[in-house]
Amino acid sequence: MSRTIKVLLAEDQSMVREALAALLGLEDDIEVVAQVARGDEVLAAARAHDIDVALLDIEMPGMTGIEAAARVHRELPDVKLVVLTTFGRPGYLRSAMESGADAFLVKDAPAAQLAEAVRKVLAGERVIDPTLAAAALAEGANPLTDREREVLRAAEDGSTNAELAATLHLSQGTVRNYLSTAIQKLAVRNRAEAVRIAREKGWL
Amino acid sequence: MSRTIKVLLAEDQSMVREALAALLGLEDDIEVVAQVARGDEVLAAARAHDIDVALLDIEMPGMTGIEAAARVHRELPDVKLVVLTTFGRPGYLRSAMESGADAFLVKDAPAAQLAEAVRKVLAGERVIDPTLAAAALAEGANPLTDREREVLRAAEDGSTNAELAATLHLSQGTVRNYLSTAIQKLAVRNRAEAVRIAREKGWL
DNA sequence: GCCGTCGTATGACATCTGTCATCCGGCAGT
DNA sequence: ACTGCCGGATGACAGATGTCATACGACGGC
Repeated sequence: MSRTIKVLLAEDQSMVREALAALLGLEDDIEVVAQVARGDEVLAAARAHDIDVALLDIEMPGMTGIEAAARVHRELPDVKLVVLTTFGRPGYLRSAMESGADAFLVKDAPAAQLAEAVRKVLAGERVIDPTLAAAALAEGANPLTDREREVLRAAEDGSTNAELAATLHLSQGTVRNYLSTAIQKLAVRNRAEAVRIAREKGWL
Repeated sequence: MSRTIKVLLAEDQSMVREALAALLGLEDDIEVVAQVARGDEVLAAARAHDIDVALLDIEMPGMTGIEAAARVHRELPDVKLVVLTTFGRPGYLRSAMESGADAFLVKDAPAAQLAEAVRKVLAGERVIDPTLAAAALAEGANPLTDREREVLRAAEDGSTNAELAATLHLSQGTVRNYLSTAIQKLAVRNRAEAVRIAREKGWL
């Protein structure tokens, strides 16, 4: 091993972020050289520190870790990307991979896998939970169209059709049509269930 | 300081749990003597290890950290309780305090506060974020009755009135009445919003 | 050029949801 | 004893939601 592996850590909850840094700090071949709390600070920090690996939480303010991964991948293609998330949603895995991630870890995996993953991606390997990979493949692609997704997302907070129509600049009937088709595609019985299922699968 | 402070750590996500353990391990006066991943394992572990402080995440399978805190407080009144959570919901703070917690921390507070809180509670102090305390007081108590809360909780996944009636052994009309009063108490316009608001305030 | 899909829209219809008035029994305060 | 509140229920009504048929223009593939 030539020199220490330089890692950027992106995670919005400071306590968790600093704890993960402490964990990685226990490994002598790994060094956390930068920490950020927002998705939209990732790229700048990555540029500023000449890092080897970026460790990105998905759920962050400003920009998701997946979006941040895509940008880093485009701008700094040599940086390896490890995506970390609370929720093992197959759709997340799919989009993380499409964004150029090299590893996908869920936070309820054993802590040892974190340092492991960092070393493996640097060696050119990809790290993916096999169970999750199977789930992602079994589930198939997102059946929702762009508009259906938008309407579902807007409907999440309990807005009425009239409000949805206003915010999305659509007619009320159109909103109902989209929700109706989404409900049918997801094989559920109302918008609330549709939102829940789509979220669970990582389709929103 | 006579001897090291013995801590029990309860948190369901292994990566976070072990990272927090690593963080606390850096302090020489603190020792993590037990770790559990489920709320319903807390009491037994606390009994088995003669601990000084229990550090409890709220969101856990089996039993919430708040419920676990209440049990430990009843059975082992000398154990100090630190409740840790992702969500700074005023209602959580309120119920944590009612369950006998000595400290209430949100995960996006600086990591240093964790060890700090452990030492402070052992010294007999209480540790509460002042902003959150103010919010909890300003918000007033939970206006929902037991049944209203139950129905709202059951309605979260998008079940229809008929399904709710079946699972709760109520008539459909009664379900609608409870939802209607809950909707009015929360000053919102439908069940979805009611669920969202009640969750946000920590009233479910 | 034709076909399928998407985005958008309308109208009609059936069903679900939310509101309200009203009722009952039980139980806690005063 | 009286008053309120809670849990539970019914019936009636208005409005919101979900379904379906149908339509049109744009665009992509074959």
